[in-house]
Amino acid sequence: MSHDRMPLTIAIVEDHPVVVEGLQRILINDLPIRAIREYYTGKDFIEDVKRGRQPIDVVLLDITLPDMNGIDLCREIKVLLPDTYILGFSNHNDRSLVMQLLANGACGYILKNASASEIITCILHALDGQVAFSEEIKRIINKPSAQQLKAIPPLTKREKQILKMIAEGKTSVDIAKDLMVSPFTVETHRRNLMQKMDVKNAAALIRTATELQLL
Amino acid sequence: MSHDRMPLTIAIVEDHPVVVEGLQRILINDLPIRAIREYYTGKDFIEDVKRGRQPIDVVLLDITLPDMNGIDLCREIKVLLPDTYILGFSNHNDRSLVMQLLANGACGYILKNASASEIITCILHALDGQVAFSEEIKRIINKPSAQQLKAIPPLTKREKQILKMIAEGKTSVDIAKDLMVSPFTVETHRRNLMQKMDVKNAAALIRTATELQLL
DNA sequence: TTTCATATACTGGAAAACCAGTAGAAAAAG
DNA sequence: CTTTTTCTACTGGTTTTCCAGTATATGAAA
Repeated sequence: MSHDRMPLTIAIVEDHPVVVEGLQRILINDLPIRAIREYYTGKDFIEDVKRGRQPIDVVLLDITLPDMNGIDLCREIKVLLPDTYILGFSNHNDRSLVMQLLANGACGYILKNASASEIITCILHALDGQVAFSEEIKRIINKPSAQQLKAIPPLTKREKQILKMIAEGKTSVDIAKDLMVSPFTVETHRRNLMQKMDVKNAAALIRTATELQLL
Repeated sequence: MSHDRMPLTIAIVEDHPVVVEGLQRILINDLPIRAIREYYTGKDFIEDVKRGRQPIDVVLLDITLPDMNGIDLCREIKVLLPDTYILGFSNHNDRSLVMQLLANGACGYILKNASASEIITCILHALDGQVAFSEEIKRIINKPSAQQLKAIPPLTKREKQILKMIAEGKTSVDIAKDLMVSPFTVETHRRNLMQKMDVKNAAALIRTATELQLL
């Protein structure tokens, strides 16, 4: 699709005025802009959206806002404006945060250290329906940390099976019935799982297992 | 970066011969190919990688393999070949599956219904360090299902706080001490959380909360 | 000001999990 | 064939969670 397009309406949800100023200048210089709307809080933005003003093409969304976190806001925006492209725009370079934002409806993420041209390129990619990341985020996503990959202890086949059933909310008695073993056996497997994951209870076990993509 | 590049080595991990045949033809027609290696199981692929043959530029990875699931394989490949680009190549169009593959080191995903040109474009994007999806996957990622967005029950501020602490593995007594309230209060919050999420225990609560990106 | 939602706290009890230990059979690996 | 790993199962006990109910104070919304 051509990059010539109708003038854009872009919303900036960001609580640092100097950042807003800089973004405005970059956007105006390099994109066909109809309007740029600035919001310092999530609440302000949501209220404005609910007033039903003209559509927003792109939202540049900080993760850290004074009144709510950007991930919750992202999900809420996506409900209200399903066709709007949301790009994270933040200092946070934590991989799981980026993935969380994507999981909540964003289609890209730009670190605040990105150059003007990177920012514009990401917005254009987003408008083309691409998933759009600034360069450093691409590197972060393509190379999961060594710690993240190595931290996974080896689980036996039976342990994995029991882990999944625990995550489904089944009690040890339930699991014992399903697998036709003694509840004592299930309890031993649970204990072994908790030792391998270095946790003390089922809640932490499931949290850790989910983080390690074992479920 | 130019798309003229050194001849590529591409691995196809796929158990349907007709799919492998079709992929081969597409790749040979449109890319500078040094070698195409075919594997029908994850184990075959891992063994070959461990023999230390020449590097692989791109892996096209089915999710459903006879001997293991593609997500586990993806993670294992990424440990062994950190600089190789892995693209999912599957019939599964479930959004969470795509996100899981990305979380495990893949840099893209192609549905099997993609055209030849889409496949080539994705591979070229991946080689450029882009996150690369075929068109339908882009649509799926950009529009989380209404069900997925709406299913999240509203949690109060205190509930969210207690949910996080439960996920950290803290007992109700621990949480009560930290928040300077009665353990009975924490127990009531837990019960309310479980009712809202329609679960019966902490393991299922944490699993569900993670799926809903509340943690 | 009133109503509703949230947060707090308790009773009495049962169920489940966690703890630390021990131990043997079967399967897998060397 | 031997050794190691996995899976199985139990004892005795404590801690924690889950259950269903009730109730009041405070804050927020109408």
